[in-house]
Amino acid sequence: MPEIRTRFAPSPTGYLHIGGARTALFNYLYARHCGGKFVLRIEDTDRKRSTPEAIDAILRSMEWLQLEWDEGPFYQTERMEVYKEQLRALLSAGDAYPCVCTSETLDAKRKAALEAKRKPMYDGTCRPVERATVPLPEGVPFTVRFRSTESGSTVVDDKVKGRVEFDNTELDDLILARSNGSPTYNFCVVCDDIDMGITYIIRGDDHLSNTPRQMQLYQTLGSEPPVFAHVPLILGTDKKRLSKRHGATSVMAYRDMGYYPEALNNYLVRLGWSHGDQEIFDSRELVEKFDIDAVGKSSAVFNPEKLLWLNAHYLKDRPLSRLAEDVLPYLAAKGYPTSDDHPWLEKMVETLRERAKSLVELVEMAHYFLAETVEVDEKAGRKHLVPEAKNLLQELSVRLGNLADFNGAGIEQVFGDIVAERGIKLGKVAQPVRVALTGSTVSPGIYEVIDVLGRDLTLERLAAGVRYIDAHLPTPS
RNA sequence: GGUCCCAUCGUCUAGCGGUUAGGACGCUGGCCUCUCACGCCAGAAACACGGGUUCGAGUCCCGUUGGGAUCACCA
Repeated sequence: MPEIRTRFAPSPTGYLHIGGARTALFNYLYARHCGGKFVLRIEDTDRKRSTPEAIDAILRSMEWLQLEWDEGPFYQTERMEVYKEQLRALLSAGDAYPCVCTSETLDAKRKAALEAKRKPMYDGTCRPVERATVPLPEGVPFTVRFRSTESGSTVVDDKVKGRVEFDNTELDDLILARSNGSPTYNFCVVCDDIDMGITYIIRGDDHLSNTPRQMQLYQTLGSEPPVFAHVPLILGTDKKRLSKRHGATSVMAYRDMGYYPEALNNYLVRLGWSHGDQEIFDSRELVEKFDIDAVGKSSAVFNPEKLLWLNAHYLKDRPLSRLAEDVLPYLAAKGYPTSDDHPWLEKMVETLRERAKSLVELVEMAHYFLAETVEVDEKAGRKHLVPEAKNLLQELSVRLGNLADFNGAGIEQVFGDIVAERGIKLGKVAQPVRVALTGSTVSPGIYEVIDVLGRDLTLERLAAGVRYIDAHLPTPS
């Protein structure tokens, strides 16, 4: 059994999007699963649309997702000689021929065909009747076309779609080289996949219709075609192919929104693939369990909610010290001074992790731990920072001030005493304190909040709470 | 329009001729509780339609409908 070699071959015309990431993931996982190799190739033959920024973004996205490639990145623009060489061979064998039709006349014909509700196809104007070597035209621009088989059919034995048969009359003569001499996609991929020994091509099913032509190219280039696996596209809620108007689609955007690569991978792999009822897969398990056989045939709608849920799972699962590290860049992005008090950071992050579904959300929640002062939410203040609470806050302030060991247990003890002495419910004191300390009625457990805040800040904010009460006395009616 | 692909809860899916059609996200209710969240329990929610084949069809075949992809000197 020959080694399995897969590849991911994006064209650098933009950032790496969710769909591309899943294709890359599948290729990566399948190669690893089989103990094979995963190669990365950048398809940059379209110089007008390819940018170095896009290449950089794609590479960084792949790294962030931990989709490690074994070979490459190879750049098609650096392999022009290879294509030229093959092209010459094809031309001299009569398997390709020059075409002097201009893009204007081609466009016109295509438009006319579409209007007449016919399938637009190249009409073979320049195609020699017999397979023969044609001298290259001089003084006029020309493209080079592949002389495809005109009869019979081409069968794609697809690993996910099954047997798909194409009538060869449906296939027109595709352009291998543009009039400026540069080779086109369908030609380059085949040359490259042959050269790089790719045995297994996993790609979006929008490529399925290209496949028969590519198979013919393999044949005339004297190579055995690889195995094809065309995976269904990812759709937006409107069942249309996922695009920017459906929201964030770039991998980097998810990183910036505070998602974990593990979460994104886990989500993406389950879009079209399943392993019984299992939802959560760590990276080792993915390699072990992923298989093309279990990839479904129908397209899947992208569901951000489920991705968020997975992210929350990985957030909760993260070792605390790692989580504290993870949060640092997001803290910086928010403009908070990056504290080097790691134990404190861990403590803070621990109180928030169960409540946040992303790192960004966590950092947003942390505002009352990080900001100098706290702004009391009006509604919360009106409800809880009332005259009856004033004495409670003051009493608590005194006792916390006198507390010998300022820690969770000690704090809890103080609250317990007050509640017992006054015969009131914990909520009666916890809520006003919560509002005074965080500005809102929603926060982690009040003992934890106090512990994280520390004695000084706590007392300061309790005093501010008292002032708030004084300043907002109900107007006597 | 031609060609090709697809069709189980709103969404992701399990199912591979005999199941009370299972799980997950989301949603609803409850429990827990200092608020929120987590967690736990419960609930509503699906085989697109019509023909066959078969003792028996979500599962196999055909058709209809609906969705999608593709038909570039883009990849």
